[in-house]
Amino acid sequence: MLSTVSERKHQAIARAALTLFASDGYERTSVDAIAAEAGVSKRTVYSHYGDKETLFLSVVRDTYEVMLARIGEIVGKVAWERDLRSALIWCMTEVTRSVIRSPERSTLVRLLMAEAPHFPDLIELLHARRITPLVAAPLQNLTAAGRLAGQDEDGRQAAEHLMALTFGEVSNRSLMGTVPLSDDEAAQIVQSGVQAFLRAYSPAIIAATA
Amino acid sequence: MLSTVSERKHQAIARAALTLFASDGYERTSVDAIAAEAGVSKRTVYSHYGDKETLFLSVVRDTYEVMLARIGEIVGKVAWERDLRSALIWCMTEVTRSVIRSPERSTLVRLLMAEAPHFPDLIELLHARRITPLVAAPLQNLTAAGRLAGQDEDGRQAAEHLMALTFGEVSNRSLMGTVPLSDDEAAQIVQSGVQAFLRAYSPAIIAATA
DNA sequence: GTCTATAAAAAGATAGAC
DNA sequence: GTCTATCTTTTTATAGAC
Repeated sequence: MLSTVSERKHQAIARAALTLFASDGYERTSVDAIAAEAGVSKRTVYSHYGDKETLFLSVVRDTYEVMLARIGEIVGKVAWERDLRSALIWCMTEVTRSVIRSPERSTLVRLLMAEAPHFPDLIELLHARRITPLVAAPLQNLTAAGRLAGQDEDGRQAAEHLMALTFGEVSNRSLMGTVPLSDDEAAQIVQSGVQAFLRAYSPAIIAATA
Repeated sequence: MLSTVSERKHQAIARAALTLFASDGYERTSVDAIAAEAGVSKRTVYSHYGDKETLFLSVVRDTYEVMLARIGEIVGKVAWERDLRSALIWCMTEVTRSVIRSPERSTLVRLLMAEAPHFPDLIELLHARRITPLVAAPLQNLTAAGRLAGQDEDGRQAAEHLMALTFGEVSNRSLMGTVPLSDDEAAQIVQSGVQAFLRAYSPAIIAATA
């Protein structure tokens, strides 16, 4: 893989760009700096990606796809048939950790929010809301099995609320990845979020309050 | 108020800066543009605020204070003694609307997140987390009165979860204010968020699951 | 305090040789 | 494809007159 020199440089530029965009933002990152970080000349950057904007969109899109794949992978590995609380805590802990642990993915979220207004393509990317369905699918199954009480058929709302109470809270507390958050703190937030989610979406409770 | 010419210009510069920073971000906004928008010369901008960074921090801080005051005002007006569900929905609807309706305040949230890594002062501002206590105070009273079942003494966690389920969800759906959200959509999100919150924090439910 | 004019630096993009 | 050198524009900040 990546046999030719050109392919290696293409990759090196992408990696350098992601690192710099993530830590400094779009405007503060110069193509000069990217070229230096990648160990190539500036002209080579332009040869490969045309212009700065195209390069930016390319690396952001790729990183986003990797993040989606990672979340899908995690959700697929959860032992849903076992204890529900443990399953949810494990799942959301892994999801938040996979984002927090990777500086690029962590700041990607912030970068997406920050630059979306200036890049229509990014708005589209986020507007698709492809994360929610990944979490909604297993919740829908749990609802069908009577182990959860979703308010809608596709489990979207339950997924949104679960994400808000866990991932959203972790994002808030770390200021979208700006302030480092220890694994313990993140775990504590996820745990209490799942606890609240289970109280809100337990079938027994829904029945009692109906 | 604002009698002297200098004071009016000072204010005009601040307003122009907020508008431009909010729509274009820090780096994309030039001092030239701010001066033009304010109807003064560039030199006047520097006379009043020293440099671009100081101007930026000044307007962000001021807007943040206004937002905090507005939220405090709303929370203070809620008729907590009446129906809890209606009170929470009214309160959170007003809070989210007061942010959504004002383009400056709406994008301020995004701007804070985007620029915080580059301005230590902003990290401090956000790290203080002064919004949560405003919401936590009445929730604490409700818990003391037995009408709500908070998990901690100061009502902080309940407040965080309530905010996550309402304000956080609205922010997500509008991509931090990037995509316009109708009042109806926002109202629907707040309503289902409050509903979930009440299921999670109802005293009867806590007792049943304890 | 306020203006016009300008300095000084940085950044995006390209020319042309190899 | 890749490099060095350069063009052009923009931006922050300041000098100096009034």
